[in-house]
Amino acid sequence: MNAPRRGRGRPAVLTRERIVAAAVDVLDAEGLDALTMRRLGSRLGVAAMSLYRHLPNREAVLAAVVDRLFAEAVVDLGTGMSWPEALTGFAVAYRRMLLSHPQAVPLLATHPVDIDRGRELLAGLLGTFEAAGVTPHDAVTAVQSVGVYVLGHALAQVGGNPSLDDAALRFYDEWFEAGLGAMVRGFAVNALRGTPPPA
Amino acid sequence: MNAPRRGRGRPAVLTRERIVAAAVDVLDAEGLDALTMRRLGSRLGVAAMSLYRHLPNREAVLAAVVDRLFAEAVVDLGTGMSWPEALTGFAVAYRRMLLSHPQAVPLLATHPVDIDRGRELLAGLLGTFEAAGVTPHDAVTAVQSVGVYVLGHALAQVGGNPSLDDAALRFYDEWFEAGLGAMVRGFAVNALRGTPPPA
DNA sequence: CGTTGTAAGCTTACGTCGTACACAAAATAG
DNA sequence: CTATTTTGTGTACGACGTAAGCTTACAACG
Repeated sequence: MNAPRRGRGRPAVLTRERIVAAAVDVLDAEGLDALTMRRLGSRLGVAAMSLYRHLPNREAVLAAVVDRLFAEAVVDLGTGMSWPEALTGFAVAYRRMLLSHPQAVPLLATHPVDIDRGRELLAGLLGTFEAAGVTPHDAVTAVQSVGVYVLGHALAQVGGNPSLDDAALRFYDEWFEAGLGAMVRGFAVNALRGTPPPA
Repeated sequence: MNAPRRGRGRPAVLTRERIVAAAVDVLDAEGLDALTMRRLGSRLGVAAMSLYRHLPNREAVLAAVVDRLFAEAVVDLGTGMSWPEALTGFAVAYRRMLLSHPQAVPLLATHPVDIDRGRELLAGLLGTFEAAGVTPHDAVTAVQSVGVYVLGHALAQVGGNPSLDDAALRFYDEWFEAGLGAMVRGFAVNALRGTPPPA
């Protein structure tokens, strides 16, 4: 399963995977500002400069973290559902990931997932629309709109106070479902109408 | 109109207002990373440390910029409209501000507007809902949902490529209106139904 | 006028950041 | 054993935010 042994040189103690995993740990535990090259190195028992053998710079570390977290969000989205169900399921799974990595939310907001990678990860969801006869263009519009809503909502929830009491949590959950429901309903209405181009 | 002369000491060349205005200029021209205390000072013909006489730290500068930009977005929202019209108008005005300060979008995303200040600036819009018999709770839900969608959408548009061709701009505009329309329509459906609590 | 008090701006300095560059260490191939 | 190759390290530089103390430029008072 692991094969970092490629032949000649000094054996690698670091791997891209190990670095990214450690980066997620540091991010969750200490926040985005604490995710420095030195801190990440020390977490791995290694000097900061060693990381540059595996990733070109800090931006690349952040991009890799974004990719890993988004992939974590969209595994097992389930199949055999109508597109409104699948779309809602995606929103819920995405939100669950964001709330379980609250310190990552500002990062996800500022470093969008690579667009092709995003389409790849969401192929199943988009297929649900296609099976229902929705055009790819409209499907992408709906999925992106919902994604953008979920991220924006998590930003608002997490950006304010880091920790919230139960009442506040209920409030945000209610609000989330209200906005999500409104949007999905709105798209469904449009689809039933035969999707006239937006005026 | 201006009264920086308060009596005793050395006359002030700096004002909080002047600093914030310069900060917006630097942000628009060179981006968030370039908005450093030294750069801001040099823009004003002043040493970096001089800024600390007027604002406690860099975070306060950023917060002041956020406040100023959001206030810029919501002046003149118009009156005498139904709440769906007013809500759509708010979304359009907010989006216009974001797209005319693209470098500020990540800042707005990470530094939410102060909640009380936000309610104050949006009092007129919320009144439109009240006049139509919508509960304050539902009004806040709808306004925040739309705000979150607009910001998230601008993040997606601006975060990808900094400059876009006409086709891409049309694509984003279409997408924006589709998602916004869906959401407003969804809330309207709910309101007509008498606003049952979200399941 | 000179002196004094006070607010505003300046200089210097410290610790931290990302990272360029040259080097040391640890393995395999011959 | 030696040469080769890959990985990790040490040092150093410039830029950042900002703490502390100093200087400057005014108004008020004598």
